[in-house]
Amino acid sequence: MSDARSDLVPLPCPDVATDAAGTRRFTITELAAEFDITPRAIRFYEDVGLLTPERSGRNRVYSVRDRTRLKLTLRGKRLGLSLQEIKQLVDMYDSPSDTAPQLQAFLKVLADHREQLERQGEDIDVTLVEIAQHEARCRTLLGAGPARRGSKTR
Amino acid sequence: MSDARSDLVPLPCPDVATDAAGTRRFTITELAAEFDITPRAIRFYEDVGLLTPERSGRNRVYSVRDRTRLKLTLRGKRLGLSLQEIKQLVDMYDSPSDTAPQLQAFLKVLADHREQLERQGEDIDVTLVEIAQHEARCRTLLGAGPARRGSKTR
DNA sequence: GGTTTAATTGACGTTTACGTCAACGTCAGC
DNA sequence: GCTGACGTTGACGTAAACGTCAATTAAACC
Repeated sequence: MSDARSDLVPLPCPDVATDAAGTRRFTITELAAEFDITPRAIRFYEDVGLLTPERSGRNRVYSVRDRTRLKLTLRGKRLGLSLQEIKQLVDMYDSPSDTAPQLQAFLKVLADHREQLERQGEDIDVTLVEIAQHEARCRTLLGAGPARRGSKTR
Repeated sequence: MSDARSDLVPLPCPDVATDAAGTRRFTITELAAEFDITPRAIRFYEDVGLLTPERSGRNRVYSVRDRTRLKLTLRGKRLGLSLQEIKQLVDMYDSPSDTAPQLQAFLKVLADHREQLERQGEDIDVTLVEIAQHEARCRTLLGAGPARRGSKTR
């Protein structure tokens, strides 16, 4: 598990999967291991329309684009979005709209999403403050508490 | 719907529900309206153990404490927590632990939670940057686009 | 005293996001 | 030629978080 925190596509070492043109490809278990999810989940994201891997015979072959969409999907999940919401966003992200109404609609979606994220940010800040308060209280109680063993006052 | 954004308990106007001692009480529909959720949801939170209203005969009567826990619950939901996670936190929040092991455990939970929130904050920041980029691109396209009507360049 | 109106308790249904088999294909290595 | 390891398609199961009835009850108004 490389933790998948970076944006870098794993470097093309000797025997790494690429297609004829040399573009990086991924198997389902590669992606599963990299992002610490199950192949089942990845196939499910395909059912939902979030991923559209090519096929090599029966087997799925994922491109860098698929990998990016998967990463966006997982980030969306961490933010509490539903897969449908994620799909709406991700689809707009990489299928460039061109007509004015399309662009207007996109802007609307982006604005809504931003508003939600900002509100969520506020929730986080408030909660972090509360947590800090609780932690301080705990430590006070522990300090004033019973015979403290090995207490490094620091 | 007062939107329930403030921490203030609605002021005790003439005919507002209080108990004998004058402490503020709420009905289920009051809370439902205030937080824009259904009574069904509120009862469900009770099933889960998040709320423990008193009873006036058959009817539920909610205290300020219940209202606070409900608000925390909804904030937790906005942050993508499960009701179980929320319960774990909220229970620790207002049932003061006293023994050292309890406090240690509490600190652990708080640390975990804080870590998650910080990571989530990072996700939000990254996403907000991306949204800003997409918005900029959209506006560029709209500006360079077709015969723009009533375009206030600003 | 009849009727809205708000609240209650079941009980079953629903959506989301997968988990968990089962049964089969397929290719590498021994 | 057989065995794993990895991959596939169904198909069914499940946990969470309510929604949606139905059947009562109880208080409140006229």
